[in-house]
Amino acid sequence: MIKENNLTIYNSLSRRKEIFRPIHPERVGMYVCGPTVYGDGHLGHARPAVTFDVLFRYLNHLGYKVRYVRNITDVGHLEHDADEGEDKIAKKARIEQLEPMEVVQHYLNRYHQAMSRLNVLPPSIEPHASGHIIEQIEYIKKILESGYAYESNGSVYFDVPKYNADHNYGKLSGRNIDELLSETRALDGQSEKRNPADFALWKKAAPEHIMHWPSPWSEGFPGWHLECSTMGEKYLGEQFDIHGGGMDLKFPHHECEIAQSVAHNGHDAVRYWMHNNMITIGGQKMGKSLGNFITLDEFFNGTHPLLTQPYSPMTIRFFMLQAQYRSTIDFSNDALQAAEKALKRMLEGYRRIADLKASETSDVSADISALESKCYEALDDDLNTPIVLAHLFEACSIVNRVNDGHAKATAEDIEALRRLFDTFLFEILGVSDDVVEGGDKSALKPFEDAVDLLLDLRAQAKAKKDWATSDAIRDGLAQIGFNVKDTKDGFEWSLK
RNA sequence: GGUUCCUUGGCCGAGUGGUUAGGCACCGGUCUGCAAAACCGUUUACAGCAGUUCGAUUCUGCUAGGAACCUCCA
Repeated sequence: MIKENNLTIYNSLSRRKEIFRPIHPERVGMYVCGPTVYGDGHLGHARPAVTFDVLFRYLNHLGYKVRYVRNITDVGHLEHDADEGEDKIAKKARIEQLEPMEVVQHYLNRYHQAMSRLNVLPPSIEPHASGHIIEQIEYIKKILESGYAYESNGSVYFDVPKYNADHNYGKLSGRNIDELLSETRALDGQSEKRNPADFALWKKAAPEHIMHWPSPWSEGFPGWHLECSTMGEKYLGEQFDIHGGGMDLKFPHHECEIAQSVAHNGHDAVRYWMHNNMITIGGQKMGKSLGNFITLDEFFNGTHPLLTQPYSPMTIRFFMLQAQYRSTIDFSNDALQAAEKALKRMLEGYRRIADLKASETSDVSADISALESKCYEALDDDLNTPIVLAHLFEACSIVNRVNDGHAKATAEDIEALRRLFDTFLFEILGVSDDVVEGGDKSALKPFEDAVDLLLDLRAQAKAKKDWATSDAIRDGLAQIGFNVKDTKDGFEWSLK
């Protein structure tokens, strides 16, 4: 059963919010451009992962059966220029004296690890471009048959001017291709391309290339844009619901995908195009080419010079959820520290639900049920996660008021509060309460007991009003790296 | 240069033609031997100019500043 919903999605193609209705009433097909695995994932990679993870989770929550495909680009993605550069994977492999697939596996493993720490669910299918060479060759053949591609010196190019005469090349990115086609006439006669705007479907491999496959045209490799069209169609069909990715992929990547699909099938493949905005640093896009990126591991460890401290994966996730996915987020330590504290406050509020005492009467039940529908409204409004969080903070405030005896809540209210957090914070927004990560904790038990023992001694000293001893223990522990706080019933401690 | 978009209080970040976003920080208070933590409460706003309007932060135009894409990028 699909939950009744009014989910609207901002469609980059129409440039407006549209009500979401999938092609098949109970199923959703969704494709998101994944990473090119030739380096460690950075903050920019986390944005689409988290954004579409929330969408994936919400669609599942609504009862849709979702097939979520996120590809791995491990071939065909060139440096500098789409047609003349060097394959990114192959270049990295040569530098590091590794097999290309060894490079891919290495960074893929690290990517998966980072995603898992961010509590990003694995997609339903994670296809590799290199595993779909045959499909891509077949795809090219059909485009050649349709007349929108040509072979040149062992390579195959997409004929953009011809395609544009029949269809609209540029409708997604909103650029006028006519100008581009006439203005940028090729100056050098060397090019294999008939027009500079044409893009490669298949590239003949230069002798030094180490990644290449046989094809009817040459020993070579597929163009970058092709894998998404091919694998999207293979796993989701000629037409599917959602295609996501970073805004920087709109042109040329997604524009080329549209052209390929239309040339291949005669119609568009994608119903809703979604694009997450960029993460900036000092107002500028964080990216590989600018060299101003901070990797996810650096965030988790606090090892980058720009970071004043490490940030937990959940802090990073929360930081992103505090902004709507179509706006840029500017990185700063201040913003991350604020997010860290906000997350802590939220989780404290949730934990406190367990301490609430139920009353016979209630003066919050109306507020709580209103919050639930408001959270749905916010999600339905193109995934407005900051609003969802604002409502959940209101829920925290209710919890605290009840806890302080300023308001009364029934057992049902308390259950409803718990459900609110369980559903929206944990299930849909994918925040995790599990702050302690990995490792075997049993070895730490004796040390934990030792700290407890010291604090028991301190409690005894306090009972005797022996403040000198009490403070000596607390200050000593503080110096070693523990936070000690006194509570109503005793004490709590944590590592700084 | 072309295309698209942005400019909200000390910081981050929603939103709306007239009614409290939310978080962080600050300040005041409660609690505490002190401190920390926690909780409660309060303050600060819509880049500038002009127009439409009974009324604009919200619509229109101009100016200034900034960004993304136009080459690989999430």
